[in-house]
Amino acid sequence: MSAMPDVKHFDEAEVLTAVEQLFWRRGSAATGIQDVVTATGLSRSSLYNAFGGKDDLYAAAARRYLEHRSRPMFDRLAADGRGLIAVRSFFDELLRLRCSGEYAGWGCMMANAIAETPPESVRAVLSEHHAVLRKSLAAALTIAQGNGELRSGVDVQGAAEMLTLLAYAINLRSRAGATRAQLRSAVTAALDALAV
Amino acid sequence: MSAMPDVKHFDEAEVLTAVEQLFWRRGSAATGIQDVVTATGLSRSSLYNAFGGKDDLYAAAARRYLEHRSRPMFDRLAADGRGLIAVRSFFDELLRLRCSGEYAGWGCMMANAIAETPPESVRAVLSEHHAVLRKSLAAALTIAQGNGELRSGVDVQGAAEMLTLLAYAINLRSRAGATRAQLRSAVTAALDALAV
DNA sequence: TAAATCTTGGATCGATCGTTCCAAGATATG
DNA sequence: CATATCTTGGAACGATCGATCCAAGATTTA
Repeated sequence: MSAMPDVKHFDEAEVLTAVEQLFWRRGSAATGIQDVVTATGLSRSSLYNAFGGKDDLYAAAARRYLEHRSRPMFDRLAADGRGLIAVRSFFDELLRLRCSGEYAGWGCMMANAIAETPPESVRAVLSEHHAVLRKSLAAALTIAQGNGELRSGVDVQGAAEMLTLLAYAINLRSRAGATRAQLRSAVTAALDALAV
Repeated sequence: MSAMPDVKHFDEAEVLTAVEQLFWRRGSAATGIQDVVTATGLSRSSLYNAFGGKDDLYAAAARRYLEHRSRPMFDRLAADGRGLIAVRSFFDELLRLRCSGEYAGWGCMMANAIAETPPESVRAVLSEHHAVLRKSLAAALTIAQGNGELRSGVDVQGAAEMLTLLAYAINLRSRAGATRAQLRSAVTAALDALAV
C-alpha cells in the first residue's frame, strides 16, 4: 500500500460549532468568509477543503444547529408523557433560552434563516425542523387529550400547528427585544385557551 | 432673491415603492445599491442626494411599508366593530396576501427585518409595527368579549399578544413555503380555542 | 529516513460592496 | 437670456466579497 497523507490539524465538530454561532447570530449574508477565518483561526484553504463553499458551510452549520440544539429539545418534548405540562415545560425552556443566558436575543437559527432566502440545502433543514417540532407537539397534545386535559372539540393537529407557529414567533420576537414576560403572556393565553 | 435651483427629475414616492419591494423580498444585506440603481433607473448621485446612505434608504422603505402596507390593514381591524369576526377577517386577508397574488412567498417586511440585525432607525419602525398590531387586535378582542363571544376567563391582553405572535409566524412560515391550508388550520385552532 | 499525499498559510483572483466626487445638464429667478 | 444653484450621469475610490491556486509544511507508510 502507498504512503498515507497528512491528517486534519483541527477538530471539525469544534470548528462547526463556532461557524454555527456566527451564522446563527448574524445570518449568512452578513457573515463573510473572513469572519469565519477570524473566528475559527483556520485558513481559507482548510475551510474550503473541509466544508466546500459558503453555502455548504451554511448548510452544515444549519444541520448542526438542528441536530444539536433543536432536536434534543423536541425529542425531550415528544418523550415527555405528562401531557399538557410537557408542553408548558417546553415553552418555559424556550423562553429561558431565548431571553436569558449566552444566546439571549439571538433568536432561532432556523427561524432567522427563513428571512434570508437560503439555498436549497438549507431549506431542506428548515423543512425538517418544522416537521419535527410539529410532530413532537402533536404527540404531547395527544397525550393531553387522552388525559382529558383539553377542551372538547379541540383539533390536536390544528393546535399543534398553532403552537408550532407560536414557537417560531417567540424565536423571532425575542430577537427583536421582546421581554420574557410579554412572550410568556402569549404562551399562557394559548395554553389556557386549549385547556379545559 | 437669487435664482432657484433645479428640481428633482423623479417621483420620490414612486422610487421608494420600488426600493421597498427590493428590501422586502430580498432583505437589506442581500440587496446592493447597484440593484436599487437598476430597479429604479436612478443614478447613484440622485439616490444618495435624495435618501442618504443604504441604511437611510432601508429605514425609509421600512417606514413606507409600515404606513402603506401594514397600517391600513391594522386600522381596518381596529375600526371593525364586529368582534371576533373582525379578527377572522383580518387573518383571512393576511393569509390571502401571504399565500397568493403578487407578493406570495415574500412574507412581511417587518418580520423579515427582525432576522437581519437592522439599524436603530429600522428597529424603531419594527417596534411601532408590533405595538400597532397588538393594539388593534386587543381592540377587536375587547369588543368580542363585550359581545360574549369569548370564553370566560380569557385575558384579552394576553390573547392579543398571542394572536400578534401568530401573525408574525404566519408571515415567516408563508415565506418558507407553508400552504395556506396549513396556516389556516393554525388560525382556526387559535380562534376556536378563544371562542365560547 | 525517503517517499507519497494530504493539509496548510497566504498571496491573489475578478467581482462587487457602499460611497464619493466632479463635470455636465437642467431649471427657476432676475 | 444670463445667472445661480440644484440635479444628474458616470467614473472612480478603497474595501471587502467568495473563491482559487501553489508552494511549503506535516504526517504516515514503506
